[in-house]
Amino acid sequence: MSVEVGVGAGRTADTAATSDTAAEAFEKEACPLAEVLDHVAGKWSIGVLVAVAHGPVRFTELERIVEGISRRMLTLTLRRLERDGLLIRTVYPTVPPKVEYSLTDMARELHGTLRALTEWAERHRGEIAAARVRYDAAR
Amino acid sequence: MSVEVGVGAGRTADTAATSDTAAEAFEKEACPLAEVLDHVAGKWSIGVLVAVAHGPVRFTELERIVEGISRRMLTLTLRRLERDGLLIRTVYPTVPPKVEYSLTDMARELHGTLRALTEWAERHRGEIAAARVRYDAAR
DNA sequence: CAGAATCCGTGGGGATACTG
DNA sequence: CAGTATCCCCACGGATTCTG
Repeated sequence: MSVEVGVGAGRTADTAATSDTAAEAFEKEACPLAEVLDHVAGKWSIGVLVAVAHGPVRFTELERIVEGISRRMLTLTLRRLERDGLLIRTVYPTVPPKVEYSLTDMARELHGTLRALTEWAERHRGEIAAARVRYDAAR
Repeated sequence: MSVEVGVGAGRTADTAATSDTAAEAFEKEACPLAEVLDHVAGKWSIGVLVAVAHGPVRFTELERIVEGISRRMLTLTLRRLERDGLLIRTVYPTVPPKVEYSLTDMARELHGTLRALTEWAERHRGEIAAARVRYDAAR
């Protein structure tokens, strides 16, 4: 996804003119947000995160739970989340191999925070759908 | 972005076996979350949303505030947010034309919810960076 | 079982020129 | 000023095959 909100190469004083509050808010709020999304966005991250949230899950389980995901994308998503310190990968040196994924504390916290978004979505699901119909009807 | 978390075409009873709690949580939580992200994700949406949050902003202002955005993407992002009922577009029939964007109540609520994410990001920024360094160093 | 490697298409997004 | 319209590219992601 990327979400490079662009911290801006420091506007020179003479170009800064209108709506400074909006610009300041943008720089203060948008960037950290972009960071979160850069870790969490990407078509599958959320799905994997939520699926892993309830205790250790194995690779193949995830492949089944997160429906529609390809083997490749599951691997990539897991690697990325692990790299960002959101997932713990535990390998059991058995044969056949067994690998379990679980959330770090940091990720569990994030998972809680995301719940607020879920609730927002559920509260406004209808309103959004209605807005779309209205918008589409108007052309 | 898409985030099609895949509600799944209803697993047949015989295929459902392992880790049902994770699977159930996935279906209950991931999907609404995917919906939010489908409206809010997409490299520029958050930036625009935050920039618009502080009162009516004009098109050109946004083009300057949201640094790096192209004229094309700004338009597309605005249209999408408007369609989802998150933005209000007000046209003043003057010459030259003047168009102002502002958040709907629903979007303002969302903006508040996103603040929790911002805080999470700021709290764990260092931790994430450290995790990355550690991960990259380990190969 | 849990991946790594390879090939390939699709569309998201950048740059630019034009217009009411 | 506030957009459309057009061209083009490449990175994301799907399908498939191979392996420790």
